[in-house]
Amino acid sequence: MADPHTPDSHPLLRKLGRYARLSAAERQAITSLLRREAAFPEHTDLVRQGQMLTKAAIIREGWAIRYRTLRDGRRQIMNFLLPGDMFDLCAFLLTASDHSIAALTPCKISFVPVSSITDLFRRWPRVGAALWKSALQEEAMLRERILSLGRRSARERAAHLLYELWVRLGIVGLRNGGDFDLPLTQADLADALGLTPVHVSRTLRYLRQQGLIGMSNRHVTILRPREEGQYGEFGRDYLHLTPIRDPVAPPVGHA
Amino acid sequence: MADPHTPDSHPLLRKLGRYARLSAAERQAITSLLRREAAFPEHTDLVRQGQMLTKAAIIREGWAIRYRTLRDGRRQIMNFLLPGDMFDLCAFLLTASDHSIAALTPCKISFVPVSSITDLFRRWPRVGAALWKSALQEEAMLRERILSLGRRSARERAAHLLYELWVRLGIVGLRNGGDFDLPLTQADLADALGLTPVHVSRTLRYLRQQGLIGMSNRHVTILRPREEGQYGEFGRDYLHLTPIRDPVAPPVGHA
DNA sequence: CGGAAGGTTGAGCCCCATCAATTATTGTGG
DNA sequence: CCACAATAATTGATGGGGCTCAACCTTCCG
Repeated sequence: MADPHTPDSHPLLRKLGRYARLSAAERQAITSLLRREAAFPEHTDLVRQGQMLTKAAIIREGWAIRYRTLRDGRRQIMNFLLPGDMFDLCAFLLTASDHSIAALTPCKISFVPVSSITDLFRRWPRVGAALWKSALQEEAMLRERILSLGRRSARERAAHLLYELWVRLGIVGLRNGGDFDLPLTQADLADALGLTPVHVSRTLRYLRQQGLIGMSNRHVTILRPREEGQYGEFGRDYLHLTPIRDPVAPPVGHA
Repeated sequence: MADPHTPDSHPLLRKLGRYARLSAAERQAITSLLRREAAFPEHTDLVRQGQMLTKAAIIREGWAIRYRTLRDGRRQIMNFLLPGDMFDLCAFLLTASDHSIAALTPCKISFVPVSSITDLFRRWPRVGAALWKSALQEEAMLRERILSLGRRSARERAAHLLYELWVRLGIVGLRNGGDFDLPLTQADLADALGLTPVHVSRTLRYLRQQGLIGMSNRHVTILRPREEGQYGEFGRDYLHLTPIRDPVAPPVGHA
């Protein structure tokens, strides 16, 4: 279980702290969302396409994916969900999910009733702004993936994705210099990159030979962290890592 | 200029009307956003990547695109913006745009200051919910495009896109039975589908030969509108066309 | 009517898919 | 700790979907 009394223990606090310097009260408000935590084994479906959404969720530990499949089994991973990421934030609209979410590794996840979210937005507008900013970031990541799949080569795509994961893991303190753990099979990577597992293997070999990455045993090293551009023209703008500039607050309503 | 006094004249009203039966007062509140309208010639950049966002925008007439380019000129269109669509709704976060927006055809667009948006959310929560739902829809369209680019063949992708545009145009009353106008060159389509213009030509020929679409002179006919699945396994769930179920309202805050 | 832009068609090639076999790696029970 | 099976990763050979280059045709518009 999470320990909500240890400040900064939760990756969500790290992430939101990047967007706004949070007061103790604001941090406490966020922490109060993190009470009910549940553990899921790997390869569990957390949300199925078509299911009605009733709660938002926050990941403390483990990797999950958003994905969709076609009838013949082709699968596409839209996004990786890392510790500190939320999903189903828009459960307040009472819609059905248009995609599925699955735990790739064992996960620890807090579920938050919709009312707690809307309360948070109303009472803590600066926190709300930070949450909207992270939603904005996620949408931008979807657009970046569209650019990758449509216009980048397999090698560019792979390099770009690994670099992006390295940056995102850094935000929540889950990397070590250029190194991070990547708990994915090459089949998973293939489904994210729009490739076959065989070609992923060859592509990673190429990146290793180029001296861009080191990779073995589900452990990755970004060998030239200063040379963003070498990784498929990576540019970090789309991750929106800069602080919120202003006391303007975001939309949160209630019934 | 728009005539804000003619109810239902604006495609935004049609679109939001699908999500919630709007009262006269609510319709009036929406209409009040539509005052300041400007016209732009085709191929105008409306927003450039990196630019600070200061206003939200609503399209009444014309087609626009969200796109990004790589340094060597490769371009990817992330999304088409049709009459009734909004963009830069999250200008309230005072962020820089991570992509560009351009008018493909001559466009008529209303610009809305951030404060009007946050006011609207506070005073008209049902309208706010409808706006969030349409934002949700746009995010779902991005995910669907990721699935297309990653896992659908060129033929499936093209069929799926044309069918999607047909559905979306229907929502705002811009189609006529199975027919609609498509003011795009095949180079534009190529940049949306992640293909080359040459291959788009061949792909469309194939779809014509299969009897799925008719196409000439920038005019498209969906020949088997009842057979959604034939169009790249199109499934309309992701467009979230169902009404909002509940008086629960969405997030909108203010300073 | 002439030029420009867009669309079509053909030939050849390349990136990535497919199929298949081999080699790690991981996990499990004796 | 080893034997063994299952899963994952790698490599090779071959094929195909989509790209490239180039020519030709069609449409549009001044």
